[in-house]
Amino acid sequence: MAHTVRPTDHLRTESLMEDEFGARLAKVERLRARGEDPYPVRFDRTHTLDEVREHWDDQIDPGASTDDRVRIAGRVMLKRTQGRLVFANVRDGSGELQLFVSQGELGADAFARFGDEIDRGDWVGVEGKVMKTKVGELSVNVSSFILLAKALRPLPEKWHGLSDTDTRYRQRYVDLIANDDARRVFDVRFAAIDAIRRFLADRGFVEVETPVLHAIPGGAAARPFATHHNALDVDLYLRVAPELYLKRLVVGGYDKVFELARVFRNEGLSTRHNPEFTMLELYEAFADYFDMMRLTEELIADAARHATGGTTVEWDGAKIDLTPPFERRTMVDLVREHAGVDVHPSQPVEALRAACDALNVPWEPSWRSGKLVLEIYEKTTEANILEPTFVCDYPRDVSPLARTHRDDPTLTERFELIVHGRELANAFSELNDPVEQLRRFEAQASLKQLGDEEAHGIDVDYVRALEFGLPPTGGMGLGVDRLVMLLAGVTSIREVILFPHLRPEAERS
RNA sequence: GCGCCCCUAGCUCAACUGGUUAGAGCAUCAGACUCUUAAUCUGCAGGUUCCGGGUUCGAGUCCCGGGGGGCGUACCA
Repeated sequence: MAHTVRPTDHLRTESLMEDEFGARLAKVERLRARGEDPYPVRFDRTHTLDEVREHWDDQIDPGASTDDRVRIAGRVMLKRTQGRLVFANVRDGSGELQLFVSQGELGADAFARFGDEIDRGDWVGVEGKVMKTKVGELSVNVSSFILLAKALRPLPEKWHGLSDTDTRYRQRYVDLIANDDARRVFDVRFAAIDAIRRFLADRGFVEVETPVLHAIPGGAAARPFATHHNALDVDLYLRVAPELYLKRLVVGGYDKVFELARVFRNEGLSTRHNPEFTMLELYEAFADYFDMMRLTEELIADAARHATGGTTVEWDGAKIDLTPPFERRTMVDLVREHAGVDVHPSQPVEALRAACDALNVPWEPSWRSGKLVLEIYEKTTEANILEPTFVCDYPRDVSPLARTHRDDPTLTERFELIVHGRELANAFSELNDPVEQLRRFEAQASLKQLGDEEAHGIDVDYVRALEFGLPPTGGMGLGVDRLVMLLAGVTSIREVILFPHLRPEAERS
């Protein structure tokens, strides 16, 4: 790869070649001709840019200089030339700082090289004394500099940034350089995830890793991505949920486990769906779904505080209060309130079909009572739940992994957390009776035979694990991307995923 | 999958109902300027108007097909 003068690049246009790209490439060659390396191997810095600011900002008067020398490095974000003086703003991972570059300090030769050869976008390392300009801007008075990496492509417009969504998602690196808000959103994401890890570690949870390649996709009703293992000659599936493996670990004696799991679902894309997304799943032995409610609301509030500084967020034009406790309502109550009908999975199928017809909710002949109730809830009620609400007690026949409700055999001890009409989390008192679990799997399998592609298959090893005894256990799954959307105040999941799924970029020869 | 909308210079945007040679700012390039903050000023250059067809005396603009994207919808425990 030595001395690739004109890198193959189908995105580059002739004009760019002649203008920015070519001009910058020429500068690289100029450096090489002088025996300098335009891509040196390393640079010793004494401070990050924020460390310089923290240490010196309130120590220097405007127009004054110190004798303190620092070596700093960063990307040139702006450059303002003023005769024999150049102001440049550089940025590193910690922050931004101004470079004060004068011919007097640098000497005529080096000063001319800085002006000619350092472009906006380049990485530079500099050494100099910490000072403040007459108007009080903390700066480093550059006495020597070195190009650390040449940027051949120009940065987007300095004021308007980059707004083309296609480019922002495909070339996220440019988005992150050019758009402060993109960085802010991902800072929220990383802070929230960090908070979740600490929160759970503080409560004795162990972070574990379970397989991504599954022989039997289970734990959620979703279409999987299929793949193939050549050496074993078996079909495998990317996981749609880590649930069944995590509960195997509880059987094995890890009584508080969690996984921040990338999961994959082969379904449509939307502002709330990406084919791969991040799910937090946790399991706690000896707990039930009421314990999961307390844990979930505290975990979300804690993540909100760490990522945003508070527990109220503004999202899609609404103020949302994430301060615990969240409301707890049953599904049938909420349907009564929003749709004005009394439905319950104990009612006969015919009555529930009539209720569907009255509410204009389409139904299918194969649906049983529980599915009909769920459908009525989803079509009439869910989108209207605005305040954070635990929607409790889902029908049994749509919840194959949840324990039957202690007071009602047609329901399960399951809740979903709904915020502003969107599902954030799903949890239950886990079904730990192996005989009943097998019956539920068999019911799912018959649905699958009737053509329901999302129904569970029978995972006999999972049943075997239950036969060794799963203690009473509460489990919860939370859509991390959706939580981040809420905390960051963005309405598209693509804004919170660094590299969201897009169609492959067209090749052009 | 379906519906609506969008795609113009490296970036951000213009171009009346179809009418000269598609404009501007930033960036680049050449020049002036030693305290700027999106620095300022002067000048040059920069275009396959996403791609391919069609209608027309004439297409960035209208029509057809394709590509990419956005939003909505469907699917999605």
